[in-house]
Amino acid sequence: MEIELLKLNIVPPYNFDFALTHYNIYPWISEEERLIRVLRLQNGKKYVAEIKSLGTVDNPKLVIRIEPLKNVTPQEVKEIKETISWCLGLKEDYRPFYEMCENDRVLKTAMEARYGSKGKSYPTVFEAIIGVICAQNIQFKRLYSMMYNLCTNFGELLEVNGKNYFSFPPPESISKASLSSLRGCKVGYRDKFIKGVAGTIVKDNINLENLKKLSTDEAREALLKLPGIGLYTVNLVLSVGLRKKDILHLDRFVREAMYTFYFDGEKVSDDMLIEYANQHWHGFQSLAVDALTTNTEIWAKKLGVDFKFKSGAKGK
DNA sequence: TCCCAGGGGCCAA
DNA sequence: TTGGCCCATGGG
Repeated sequence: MEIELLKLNIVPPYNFDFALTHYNIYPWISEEERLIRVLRLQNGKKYVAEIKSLGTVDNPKLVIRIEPLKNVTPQEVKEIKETISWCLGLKEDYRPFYEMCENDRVLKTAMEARYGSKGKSYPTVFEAIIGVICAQNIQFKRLYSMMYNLCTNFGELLEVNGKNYFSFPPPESISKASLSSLRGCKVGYRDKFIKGVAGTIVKDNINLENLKKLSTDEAREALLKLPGIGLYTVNLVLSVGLRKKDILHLDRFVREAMYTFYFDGEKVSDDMLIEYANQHWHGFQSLAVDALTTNTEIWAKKLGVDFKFKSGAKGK
């Protein structure tokens, strides 16, 4: 079955090629010009969705193919469409952000090579939380292997056309897993955070998706109660899990980028970084930070800067 | 071998 | 409130 998403449902510009080549953290897979992943619907059914582009950046058109084909209901089709749209940010209007970049030489340079790209979000808040916890205190490329290991060990297997695909494991599976088996996924000391979050959700019967309806501050307050979620994690979850834009997460990479490009290399306080972002990128802080931390070492050269950190946007 | 990485929790002062 | 330490694991 093919589901079409036309310009009507995609706010241009939309750069699908960027999505194909950046931040493909498992269960996202990029293969032969197609973006693939398992989606687990609210009714528990699982589908493999394959997305390909038949359009252009300015006149986008995407086609989603789903498997298996048996007994697909219209309601399921609707949910798949909405989930993909959410993950790829298809309805997000980035034009005001691009306008803002016109006045910022650094952001302008950073966005030039990725015109029309929109940040990829996790389909569920739970997956976002685990993803960001895995990203703590490592170099980003390790995140890709941690997430792959979690899916292949605890996700649900779906076989389509002789190929194996794994879903992202639901909280129930992770909460039942032993700490040692989680550690077998090479997540290190994060094992107890991962199990702790999953366990809390199951025990207290929390529906994390409801957080999407809350304000940034309300959602932040709720997320901070979960184990292993501190300031960095909560802000990054708000931005990649809930698509909040008025959010700044500070980590070593963001700090280094801001020192380098906006403070002449001087290590200033976090308060100054936050103030700078609020003043200059108001309402688009998370998009600015995404631009600053993606392929940084590449576009920095155009500004005559040899940036020492390597962006993990392209994975392994 | 040693050091540190896109943090968080904990425990002294 | 703040600072220092530890926590796994992989790569330079």
